[in-house]
Amino acid sequence: MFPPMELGSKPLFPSIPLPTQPKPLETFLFSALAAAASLPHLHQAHAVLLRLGLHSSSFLISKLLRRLSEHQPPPPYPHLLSIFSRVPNPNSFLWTTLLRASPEPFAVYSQMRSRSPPPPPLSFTFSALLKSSTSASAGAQVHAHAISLGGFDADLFVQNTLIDFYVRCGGHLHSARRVFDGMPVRDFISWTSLIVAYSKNGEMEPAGEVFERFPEKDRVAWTAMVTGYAQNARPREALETFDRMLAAGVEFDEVTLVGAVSAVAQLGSARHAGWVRGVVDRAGFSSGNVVVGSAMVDMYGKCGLIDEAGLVFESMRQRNVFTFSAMISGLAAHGRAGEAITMFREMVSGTAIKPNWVTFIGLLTACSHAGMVEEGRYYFKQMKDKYGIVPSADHYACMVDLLGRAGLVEEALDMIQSMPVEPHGGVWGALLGACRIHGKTHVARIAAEHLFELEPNCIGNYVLLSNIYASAGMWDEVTQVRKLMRRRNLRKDPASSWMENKDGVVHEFFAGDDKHPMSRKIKEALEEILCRLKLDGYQPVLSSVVYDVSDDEKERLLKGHSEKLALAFGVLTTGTGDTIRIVKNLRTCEDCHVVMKMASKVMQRKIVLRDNLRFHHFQNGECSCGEFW
DNA sequence: ATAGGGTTAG
Repeated sequence: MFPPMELGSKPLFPSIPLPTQPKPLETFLFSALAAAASLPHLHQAHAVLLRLGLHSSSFLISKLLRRLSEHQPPPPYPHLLSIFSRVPNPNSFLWTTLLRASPEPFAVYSQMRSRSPPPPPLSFTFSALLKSSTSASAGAQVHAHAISLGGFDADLFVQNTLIDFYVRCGGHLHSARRVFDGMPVRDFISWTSLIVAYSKNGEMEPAGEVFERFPEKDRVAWTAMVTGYAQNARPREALETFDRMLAAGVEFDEVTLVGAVSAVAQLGSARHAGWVRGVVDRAGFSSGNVVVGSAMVDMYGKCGLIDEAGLVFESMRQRNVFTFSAMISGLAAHGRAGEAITMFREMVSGTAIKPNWVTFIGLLTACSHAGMVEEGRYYFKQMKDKYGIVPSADHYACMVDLLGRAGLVEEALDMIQSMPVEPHGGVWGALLGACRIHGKTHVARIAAEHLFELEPNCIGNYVLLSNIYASAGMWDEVTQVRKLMRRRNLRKDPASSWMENKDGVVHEFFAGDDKHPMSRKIKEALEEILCRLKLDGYQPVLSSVVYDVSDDEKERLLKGHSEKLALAFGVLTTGTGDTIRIVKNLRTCEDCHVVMKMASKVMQRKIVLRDNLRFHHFQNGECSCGEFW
C-alpha cells in the first residue's frame, strides 16, 4: 500500500535550498519535513530519519506524523502508531500529535497518563480532546480535568477552544458565555468565537452586542458579522455591516467577500450584484478563488443575470462541485434545462468532480421546470444506481413535481405512497401544486390533509387548496377552507411585486393599492399598455380570478395585480432599451403572464420577472418558461 | 496549536 521507503535517484527535497550556513541537522530535517510536497516525499523523508538513527526524536517524529495525517486520505492509524512506537520516550508534544490522529483520542490520552512519570499535558492536548468530544458532558469533563491538573484554569488557548466546543456540540450558548465571562484575559479569538457562537444559533442581536463591545474589531470579527447576517437570512444587515467595515478602513479578504456576495444573492438585486462584482474585481479576486467564484455564480443566477453567471463560470480557473451545482441550479431556475443537462454531462464526463445530492436537486428541478419527464426519470435512476446517492425527501419532492407538472398526478401520488423516506411538506406541496395546474380536486384534498397536519401554519397551502376548489366552481368547499383559515387565525400574505429603479430605491406594489406617489400616472400608463395589447388581440384571462364575482369585476381585479403595476412603473421610469426587472413574492397568474409576453413584443422590451420560485424572461412575445410553470 | 467561507425543493 505504501511506496517502498527507499531513496530514489532524484533529489529528495528539491524545493528546499540547502542552508547557506550550517544548521543543526534536526532543524534542517524539520524544515524539510514541513516542506515535503507529497506522500512519497514524506515516506522518503522517513527513510532518511531511519538511516540517520533519528527515528527516536520526538521533535522530528511528531512533525512527520502531523504531516502524514494531513493528507487526504491520511495513512491508516496503525501505520502512524508503528512509527510512534519506535520512539522510546515520547514527549508530550508527540503524544498529543498521536492523539489528534487517533480514532480514539481518549484511549491514547489514558495511555499517556499511565506512563511513569506521565508527560505533562499541554493546552494543545486538551484542545485535541475537545475537538473529538461529541457531547457537552464529555467536553465539560475534559474542562474539569484540565482545571484539576492545575495551571489551566486561566489558559487562554484552552478557554478559546472551549467556547468553540460548547457551540459545536449543540448550541450550549450559556456554557460558552460562562467561559468567556470568566476569562481574565481575552484575545481576538475569544471575542470572535463568542460572536460566532451566537450567530451559529441564529441569535444575531447578542452577536451584535458582543461585536460592538469588542474594542479592537479586526478583519475576522467583521467578517464573522457579515457572514452571520448572511447565513441568518438578513442580507440587508450583512451589506450594511460590510459597508461599515469599508468605511472603518478595515481590510477585507476573500472570506468577507463570500459573505457579501451571498447576501446579495439573497437580496436578488441586479444593482447590488453589479456593485459587489466591482468590489471583487478591484480586490483582484474575480477568478482566482473557487469559493468567491462559486458564490458569484450563485449570486448572478439569483439576481436574474444568468448569462453573467455563465461568464463568471467560464472565467474561473478552478471549479468544484459547488460551482457546477450553483450553475446547474441557476440554469434550472431560468428554465434553461437543456443547458443544465449539458453542464451536468460536462461535469461528469469532462472533469473528475463527483456530483452530490445538491447537484441532483438542481438537475431534477431543471427537468421538471421544462417538462422533461423521461430525462428526469433517467437521472433519478442514475443518481441511485451510478452515483450511489440515496434519494432524500427533497429528491422525491423534485420527482413529484416533475411527474405532477407533466400531468401524471396519480403516478406522483403513487410515488409518495411507496417512497422509502417519510414525505415532508415539500413533497406534498409539490403534489398540491400539480393539482392546481391540472385541476385535480380529489388528489388535492389528500395532499392538503397531510400539509395541514405537517405545516399547520403555512398559509400558502390553504390558499392553494381554496384556489383549486374555486377554479372547479366548488364554492362550498372554498368557504370551508376559508373558515378553517380563520379558525387557525391565519391571514393571507398580501401579493406584492417590487422593482428597483436606477437610484437603487425599491418600489413595492400591492394588489389594487394606490399608495405609491405616482399611483395615478401608473394606472394611466397601465390602461394605455392594456389598450395597445387589446389591439393586438389581448383578452383578459378571467379564470385567473378565483373569486365568485362578475366578469367586469374580474377584469377590474386583474388590472390591480401587483406585477402589472410594477410593469407600468417600469415602462414609465426606465429607458427604452432597458430590461425591466420585477420581483414577485408569489406565483404569477396566467393573465399577468400573457400581459408580460405581449408587452415584451408590443413595447419591444425585455422583461425579467422573478416569482417565488423561478425566473421568467419575456422577449418578443415569448417566455423562457415555455408556458410551463 | 485556538476565530470567519460557496451549491438545496413545493
